[in-house]
Amino acid sequence: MTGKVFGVTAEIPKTGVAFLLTQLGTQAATKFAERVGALGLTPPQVGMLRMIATRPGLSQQTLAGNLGMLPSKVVTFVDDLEGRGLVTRTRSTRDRRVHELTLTEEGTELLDKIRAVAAEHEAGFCQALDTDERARLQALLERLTESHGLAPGVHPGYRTIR
Amino acid sequence: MTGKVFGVTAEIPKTGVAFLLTQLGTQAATKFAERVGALGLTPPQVGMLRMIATRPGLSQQTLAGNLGMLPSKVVTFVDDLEGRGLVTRTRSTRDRRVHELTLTEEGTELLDKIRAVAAEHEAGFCQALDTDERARLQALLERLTESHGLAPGVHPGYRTIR
DNA sequence: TATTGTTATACTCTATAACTATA
DNA sequence: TATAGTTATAGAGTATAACAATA
Repeated sequence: MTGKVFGVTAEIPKTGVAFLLTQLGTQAATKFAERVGALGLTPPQVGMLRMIATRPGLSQQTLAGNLGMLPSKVVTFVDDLEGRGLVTRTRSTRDRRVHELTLTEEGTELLDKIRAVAAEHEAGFCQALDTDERARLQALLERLTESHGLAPGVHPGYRTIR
Repeated sequence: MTGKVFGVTAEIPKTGVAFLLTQLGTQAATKFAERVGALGLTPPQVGMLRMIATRPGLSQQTLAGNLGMLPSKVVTFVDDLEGRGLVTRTRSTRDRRVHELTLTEEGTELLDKIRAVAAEHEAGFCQALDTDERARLQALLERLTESHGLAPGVHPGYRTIR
C-alpha cells in the first residue's frame, strides 16, 4: 500500500482495526476533554459528577474504587467541585468517618449541560456516517467491549489520567 | 436502560459511538503497550523504529517533527535504542550538525518481531468478530479517521505519552 | 487494630530553556 | 545569526506513605 504522508510518498503499514481504534479513541477522548474543558471540567471530574448523580450519598472511598481513582486524588477533585458549589460533603450519621457526596442543584444543572455537550460530541464525531451506519458501527463496537469485559459507561483510564 | 454495575443495579447512560471508541481505544493501546513491553519497548519507540525503517538516514529533528515528539525526548530514546544496538547515529557529511538515523541488522530483526506482535495484537483484539464483521468494522473506522483528518499509521498521542 | 479522609513527600515526567558545535 | 543535537532545570503530576479522627 502506498500513500502521501508528510509530503513524501512512503510505505504505509496496513492499518488494522486495533490501531484504528487507538487513533480514534485518542481523538474522541481529546475532543471530549476540550468540550467539557469549556465547562471548567476534566473528564475524570465528569465521571465523578455522573457517579454521584447515579448513587447519591456514596463515600469518597466507594467513588474512588468504582472509578479506579486514588482516594487522595478524589480529595483534590471534591475540594474543587465543592468549592465551586457543585457537590456537598456531609458527615454520615451512621459512621462519622465517611463523607457522603451529593450534587447541589447547581451541580445537577451542570450535569444537564454535560449531557448536552456529550450529545453534541457524539453527533459531531460521527458526522461522516449516516444513521444506519452509526447503528451498525455501534453494534460492532458493543460486541468488542463486551468481549473485552469493559464495564458499560466506565472509562478504563481514570486511574492514570489527570 | 438498566444493567448490573459494581454489583448494584444502576442506571447506565446510553453509551454512544464516541465513548465506545474512547473505551476501546484505551484498551487497545494498553494491550499493545503490554505486548511490545515484553520486547523492552514503549509504543513511541516502536513508532520511531518504524519511521527509521521507512525513511533511513533521517535526522532526529525530522523524526521528532513527524512523530510530534520533543527533540529532547528523541535524544533519550535514541540513546536507549543505540545503546541496545538497534539504531546507529551517523554524522551527515553534508551537514555535520545532523545525525542520520538507521536501523542495525538487529534493529531490523526486532522490527520483524514487532510486526508479528502487532499481528497477534490485531487478531487477539478482534477475536469476537468474524472475518466479514472485521472488514465492515474496518471500513467504517477508516471512514471516520479520514473524516477527522488523521494521518494513516500515526498515533496522535506521541506528544504526551511516555 | 482497622478504616475514612487528609496531608506530606518522594518520585517520575514533561517542557522549556540554556549550551555546543556546526552552518 | 540560525539550526541540530544535547544537557540542565523547573514545573506538574502521580503514587506512596504518614497522619488524625472515628470505628
